Amino acid sequence: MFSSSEENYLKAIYHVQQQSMSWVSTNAIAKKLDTKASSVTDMIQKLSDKEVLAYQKYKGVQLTSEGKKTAASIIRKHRLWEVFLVEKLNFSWDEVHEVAEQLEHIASKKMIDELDAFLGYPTRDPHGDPIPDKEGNIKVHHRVLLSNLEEGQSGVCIGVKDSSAAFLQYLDKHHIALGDTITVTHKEAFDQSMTVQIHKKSLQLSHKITTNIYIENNELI
Amino acid sequence: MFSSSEENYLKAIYHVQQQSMSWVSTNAIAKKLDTKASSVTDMIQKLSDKEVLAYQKYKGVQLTSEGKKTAASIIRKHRLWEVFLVEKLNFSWDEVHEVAEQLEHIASKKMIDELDAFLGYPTRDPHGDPIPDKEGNIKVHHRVLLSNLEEGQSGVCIGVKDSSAAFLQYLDKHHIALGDTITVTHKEAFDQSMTVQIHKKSLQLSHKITTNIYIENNELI
DNA sequence: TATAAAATTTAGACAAGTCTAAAAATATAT
DNA sequence: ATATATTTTTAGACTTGTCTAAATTTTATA
Repeated sequence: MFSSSEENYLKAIYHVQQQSMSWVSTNAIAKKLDTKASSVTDMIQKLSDKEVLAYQKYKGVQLTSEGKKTAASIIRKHRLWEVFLVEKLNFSWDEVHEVAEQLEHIASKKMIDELDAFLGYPTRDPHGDPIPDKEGNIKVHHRVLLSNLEEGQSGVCIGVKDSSAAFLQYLDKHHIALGDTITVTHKEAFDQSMTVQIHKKSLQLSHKITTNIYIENNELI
Repeated sequence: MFSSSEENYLKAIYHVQQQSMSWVSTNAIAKKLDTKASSVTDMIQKLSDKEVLAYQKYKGVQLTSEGKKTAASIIRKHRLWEVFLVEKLNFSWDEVHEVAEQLEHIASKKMIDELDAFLGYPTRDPHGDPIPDKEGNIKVHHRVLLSNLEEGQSGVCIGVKDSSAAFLQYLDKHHIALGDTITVTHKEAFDQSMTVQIHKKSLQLSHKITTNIYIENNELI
């Protein structure tokens, strides 16, 4: 149906489109995929012929609903494999990406549906990102940055904004994991650092850290 | 290291070499991979440059020890994934091949070693074929065709020669599975059909069937 | 608004892997 | 042993996906 290359383009365009919500430029895609603009032009013309995206010369592209569905199914596969690697094969969350990049291109509907069931129909990957369902729908969860919580408020850690290995390792070292409940006990106005309660222990977090942790806080809806 | 295409050639050559035990011809490889002889020539010249096989014009090829090791590692991956699909994702043994062909090319040493552990270090795939170890060694099991057993002899069903979907479905229908103990109660000299005891039930098997089932019979060593 | 800068597209090239058709080498048969 | 058949290799072409360099369009600036 689609080559690995085509799938990577669709995925990249999907991610860029999430943020901008309008036309995606050739350069933005080139940057995301670390490739040349001319290569991008070639590929988007091909994908336009296949009707997974709308292309206007010099303006950019937009995924069609068919394109969005395809991209979501690739992201679904990527994130389900990440869960598998972490939960069953003892990978840490900073090791999974590279392998999941390969696994996401394996074509077998049965395998993915069975994998989904085998993992207990997870809704988030190890970084806290939501896993699209079979139809490509992503359940949008209400999430805020930890830095936005006020003193006394609490919530569950559901994801990270910066998923670099360095940051993930920082979290591991301080025993902060997805699913943990965090309560803000003090907010320092001067440097915006926070004192939080986690696992019944008190912890000091800088502003740099608290702006990289997503919290699901239903009280804030 | 190696492209998917190169890996497929190495695997095919490995399998052909098993049977002939000498030089593998261009045509034999082309047949195995369902490709043209000219394509094979191109590829084996490339693989010869990479020193995974020895090539003599118009004579054929032989894997070097490096080539054998690489081929064994691909086969190891293929068979471990087959076990995973059958044991964890509810695939039947006639459905696994196509997907395993894709999965075998995923590159991650850690993933394969962890998968091996996760599956409990299996020694055979769902078709009964042995799984090479990390170093590429295959434990050679003593096996004979069911048709070679004499009246009164028995053994454990460990594999099949013809692993076509049709044959595997035949076995399923008659509740013959790997690991089952089979005892020969009668051998008909005229058509070489057999009466066998399996699961305490008697079954009539044609010569065509009994020449496709491998038996591990330690008494025959 | 004319011009410079930036973004985008086109044109042409290249590598990997495959194919067809023709040439060369080897094997077989009379 | 010589002609024929088969196998293998070579030569040239094609596809996919990439690139560089040049041309074109759009955007920003003075």
